[in-house]
Amino acid sequence: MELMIPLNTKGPGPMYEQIYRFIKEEIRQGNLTAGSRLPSTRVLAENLKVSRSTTQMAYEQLLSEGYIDSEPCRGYYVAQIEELVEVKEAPAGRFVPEQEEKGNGIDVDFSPRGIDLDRFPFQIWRKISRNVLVDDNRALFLNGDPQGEYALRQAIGSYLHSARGVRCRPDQIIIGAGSEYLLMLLSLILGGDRVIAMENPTYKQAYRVFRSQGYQVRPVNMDRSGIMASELDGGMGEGADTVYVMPSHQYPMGTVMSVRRRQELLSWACAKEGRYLIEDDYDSEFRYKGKPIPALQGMDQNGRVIYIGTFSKSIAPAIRIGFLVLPQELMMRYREKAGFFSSTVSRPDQNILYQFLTEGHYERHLNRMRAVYKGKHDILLGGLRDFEEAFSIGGEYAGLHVLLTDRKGRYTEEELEKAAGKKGIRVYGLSRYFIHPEHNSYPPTVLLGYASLSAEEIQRGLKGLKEAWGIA
Amino acid sequence: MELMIPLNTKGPGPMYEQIYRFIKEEIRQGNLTAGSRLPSTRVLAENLKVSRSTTQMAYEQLLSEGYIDSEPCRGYYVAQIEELVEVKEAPAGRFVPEQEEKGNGIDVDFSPRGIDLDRFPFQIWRKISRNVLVDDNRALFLNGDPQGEYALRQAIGSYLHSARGVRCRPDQIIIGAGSEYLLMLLSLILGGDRVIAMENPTYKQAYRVFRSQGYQVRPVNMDRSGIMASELDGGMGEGADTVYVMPSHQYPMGTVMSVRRRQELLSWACAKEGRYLIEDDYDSEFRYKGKPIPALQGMDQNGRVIYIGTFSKSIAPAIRIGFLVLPQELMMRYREKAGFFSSTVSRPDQNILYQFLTEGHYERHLNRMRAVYKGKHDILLGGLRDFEEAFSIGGEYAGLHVLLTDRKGRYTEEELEKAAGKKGIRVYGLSRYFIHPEHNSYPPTVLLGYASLSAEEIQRGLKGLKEAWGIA
DNA sequence: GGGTATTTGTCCGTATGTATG
DNA sequence: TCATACATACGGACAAATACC
Repeated sequence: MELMIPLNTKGPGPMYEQIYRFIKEEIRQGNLTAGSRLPSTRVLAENLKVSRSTTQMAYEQLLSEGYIDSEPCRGYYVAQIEELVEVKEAPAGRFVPEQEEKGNGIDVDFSPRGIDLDRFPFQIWRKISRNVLVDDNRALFLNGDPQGEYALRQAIGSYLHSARGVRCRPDQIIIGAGSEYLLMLLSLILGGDRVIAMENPTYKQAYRVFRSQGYQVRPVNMDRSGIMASELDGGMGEGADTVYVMPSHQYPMGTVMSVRRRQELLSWACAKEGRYLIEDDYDSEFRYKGKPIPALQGMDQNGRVIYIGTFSKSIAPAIRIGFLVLPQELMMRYREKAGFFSSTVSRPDQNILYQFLTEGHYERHLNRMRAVYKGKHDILLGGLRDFEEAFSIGGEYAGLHVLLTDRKGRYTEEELEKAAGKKGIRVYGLSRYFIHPEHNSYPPTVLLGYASLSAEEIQRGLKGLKEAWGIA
Repeated sequence: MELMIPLNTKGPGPMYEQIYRFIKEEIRQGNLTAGSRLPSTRVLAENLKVSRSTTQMAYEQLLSEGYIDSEPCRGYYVAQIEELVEVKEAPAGRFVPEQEEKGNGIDVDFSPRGIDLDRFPFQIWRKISRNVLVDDNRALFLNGDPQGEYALRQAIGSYLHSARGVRCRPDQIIIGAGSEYLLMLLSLILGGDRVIAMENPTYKQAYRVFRSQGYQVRPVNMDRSGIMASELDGGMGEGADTVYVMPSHQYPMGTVMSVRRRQELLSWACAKEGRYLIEDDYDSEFRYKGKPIPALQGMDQNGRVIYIGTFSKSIAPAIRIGFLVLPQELMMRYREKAGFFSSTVSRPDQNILYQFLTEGHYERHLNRMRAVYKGKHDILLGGLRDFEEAFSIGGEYAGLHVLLTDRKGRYTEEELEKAAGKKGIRVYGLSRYFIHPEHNSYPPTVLLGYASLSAEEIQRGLKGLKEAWGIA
């Protein structure tokens, strides 16, 4: 494939943009068909007598707009724009997990819980896992530290420090099998009959855990800056002694809690003995706009913040590894009340993760995924421009989903879901995230998760939604 | 390395200077160690949402002051600044688990919790684990069934049926990370303010879990046939509605519960609504004498028995996989109260175990280990013949430890432990397994576990004990 | 068929031009 | 004129996939 691209050093726009425009048109007009390979950046640069980074910038632009796909070490390929539904073949042979297929004629599922596993570094994971199991390290199969392997806690601690501004020593960290288990454990540690204030709507699994542990829960309203801290004294949250929040990207609202609100929360927590803030940082890795705000835990000077995180979003939900960072004060309570619990994460798994972290694979993977999700995010947001007259868009600054709110109230939430469903598109009504769905006073709103979808699927989904909701 | 730098557009000084100051401090305080790589200018710029030249200016400043070195095409690295800060040594080479060595001059440790890993089929485990991870089975990294993979539950169910006489369908099985977690989950399911009768002495971890969940615990005495079922009505166990027992090999007493006693328990359970028996079958795989007695669960016609088992003894404690078998009646309660909990066992791990079971490796391994433990058991029992005049032997029909009781009361338990300790031998006094150690009315008794010891170690240990306790 | 050379996307530091006070 | 911030363009180093011997 030799491309004849007219380049003008002083032409309209910079060189990389000329290249980008040219190729984009070629694809749109069908001169470059889906699946065909573009010249490599080097070859093209050579032909055009420009630097490689020039061609590269052009390709990156095309990539982020979904016109082409990149396959590392192989080449760039023209993407399948507008294309019929490809049949997803079942994972054959080995163990076949069930209920994996999309049922009910759903073609595009905008699930806010999905993640993209296409770029998961299976190779590396496999290699590490093999290495961990070699040199028959017997100790690896004996009982380990109940808090989790010390070295792993060290690695997590240093990551949290640099990436999230969390300040802790490894012995404040407790490794456990997933956030639900960790919240359960935390309930044991906090003990007693706590009254927990939660954002409303919120992450329902957390709500269920607290309820199952006999805690009272007070739903507290949110505004654009996050939870209404004022309601903790003399409002909906009256009487609460603990607050569960997701400051970096609230689920499901997508709100990023303002710095001011964070400080209000912290001073609330310090005002009375025994108050705690639980910071669930499930989603902090992905951000698209605005400056990063360090974790609440890092702003806290008085040991009132309990930090909880997992690798479910950033690596994979199935690896089931999360961690709790307890303030020093609670460590004694932990040792007393739950220190005897054996770790819930297998030791070989902890070691695999340890290697993954310390050898820099995690960082590389995060960088890659950030780029991937940014790309999908941009495609989605781009496509949603057509919706803007009828719908307002929310939560788009971070995370892996956005919210669409019916501006004119033409449809109810249920109608939005149903109409989409008839076109084979699945969207998720906001009501289901309310502690008491009947108290949902928001205008009709649905969630659109895009992490697990390809660029084509996103575009196909948006097209379906347009038809479903009658958008020109 | 991703850095969380608090940036303020209107803050003190220009942005590049804020970045420069922050990194300088991180280096000075040793949070960034010499030789570690800084994020590239591109990545940092992306994270902080500033232009690349801004980060570059910060780096140039650091460079000119000697805090960092630049390596073209590779990155910026923290320079070796004045050795004021102690060098945090990176965990070198492989991951080395700590505190693995036996401390305190202990030569032979008769730990009743040990197992023999020398024969663990590392090769096979590694091979399976590699196979599970190949053909990049993406589904394996997505969320799985909260109860655990169906196929694994099938395999466990069929093993339990044939080996233990347990009758259940796969959907009554819940996979979880270790017995402590499962007991915690079970407490959630049973709910309320239960009163639990436990054998005394008992498995203390279980006791702690029940206590931590707010249950009342009633210690019930045992005789040679097991727990005194009669005491459940009008004795120590009065008022209990749940009984936790280890019929196949009680820990720590080693008692095998008689069939008659089992039937008494079952009829107690049936006598009143809401009563349950929890059968912990942690140890059932190893038996040296007498006919195998099927699990309580198998004798139960009325769905009163909750069965709990793990692979900690039979495979390895660190793999952290156990299971709960619930009676049909409780499954509804499970779904309602805890059905939303994600599984605590990673999906790849579940699949590895699945292969291990269904390909017959587990059975082969069990057979091998039975022979191995039988051998050690016989060596120990043989050596203990010399002790018979002074000590009576108990619990030797099953499991991986035996009990030695001082016939003549020449020593207290503590003296036995200490005298042994002086010879470099570690034995475990019975008192520590009592819910209230001061209520221990048994004659001085110690536990001798032999699973993790070699034949030579056992013999060396026995020789030491003879000297320590003055046995001819 | 197993080692080696080549190709390729991706990462990187660097250099220079431009806009705005 | 200078400090700050941003945009464009350059070419080297690297690991993984592929092609070749």
